[in-house]
Amino acid sequence: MPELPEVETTRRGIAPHVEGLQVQVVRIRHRGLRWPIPQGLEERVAGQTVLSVGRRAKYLLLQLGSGTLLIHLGMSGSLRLVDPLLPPGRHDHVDLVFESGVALRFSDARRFGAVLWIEGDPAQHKLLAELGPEPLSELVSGEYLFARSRGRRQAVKTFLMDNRILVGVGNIYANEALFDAGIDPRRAAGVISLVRYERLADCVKVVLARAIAQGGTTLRDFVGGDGKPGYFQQQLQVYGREGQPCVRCATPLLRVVLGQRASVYCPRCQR
DNA sequence: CCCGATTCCTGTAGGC
DNA sequence: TGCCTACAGGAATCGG
Repeated sequence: MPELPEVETTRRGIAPHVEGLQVQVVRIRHRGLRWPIPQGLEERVAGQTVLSVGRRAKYLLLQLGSGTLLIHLGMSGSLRLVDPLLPPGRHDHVDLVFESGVALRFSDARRFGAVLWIEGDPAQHKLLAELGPEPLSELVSGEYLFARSRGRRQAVKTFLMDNRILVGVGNIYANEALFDAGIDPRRAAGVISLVRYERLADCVKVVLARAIAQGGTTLRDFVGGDGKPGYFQQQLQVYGREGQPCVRCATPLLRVVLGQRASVYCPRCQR
């Protein structure tokens, strides 16, 4: 599923092919995503030039002349460059057809994604206004996480996945970063020391940067289409490995549910 | 304010 | 082989 590295990989993949180009036609075949695609979006977008392709958290932001097209890939979404004549599949909900004769095609089987039109400053939009800092920015540090976690009794893993604290850490990378940092995902966020948060902040950055460098966990499917883990999967140390031996000490990995999410950890290495 | 539970959807994996 | 069910998961929103 697309996490931040996959979204960033998508951004880098499409930007050179659409920036500076005019959208000729917008074709919408299914408006029922997480929120309905707004009526009239076709008319607002057609004829405009893509000034830039940006990203905030897991949201892609196509900056156009008079507004911003916000795209979220949800869990099963993808954006691919295709020949507009290629017959759309069942889950190919939106095409942006460019003057260059290429189409940007949005597909999303589970329809947890979103395509919205924003006028004015996107940072003020309801979906973006309350978001915490980007994980790879210097704003996210051990000191920051330590300060924000004081007084909180929730598990450190759910704290780490809270978009108001920091963005871009989904379930896969939360599990991996906590393993790398040697922290038990069930521990109360508010009682973890500054030193351990320094380590955790480092591990979050390293694991995300590595995944981005490798084109995300789902690179293969970013091109091919469906959302199974790709290259980075071979390097996952705990995610999806319940019952298998810890790569460090061979103790069988345990699974617990935190915040309705599967959490896998090593009971010996993570305290 | 804090935090866990619920909800959307459908492809896939596992059980029989 | 094929049917059936449980599960996965981002994040807004609800409920306590």
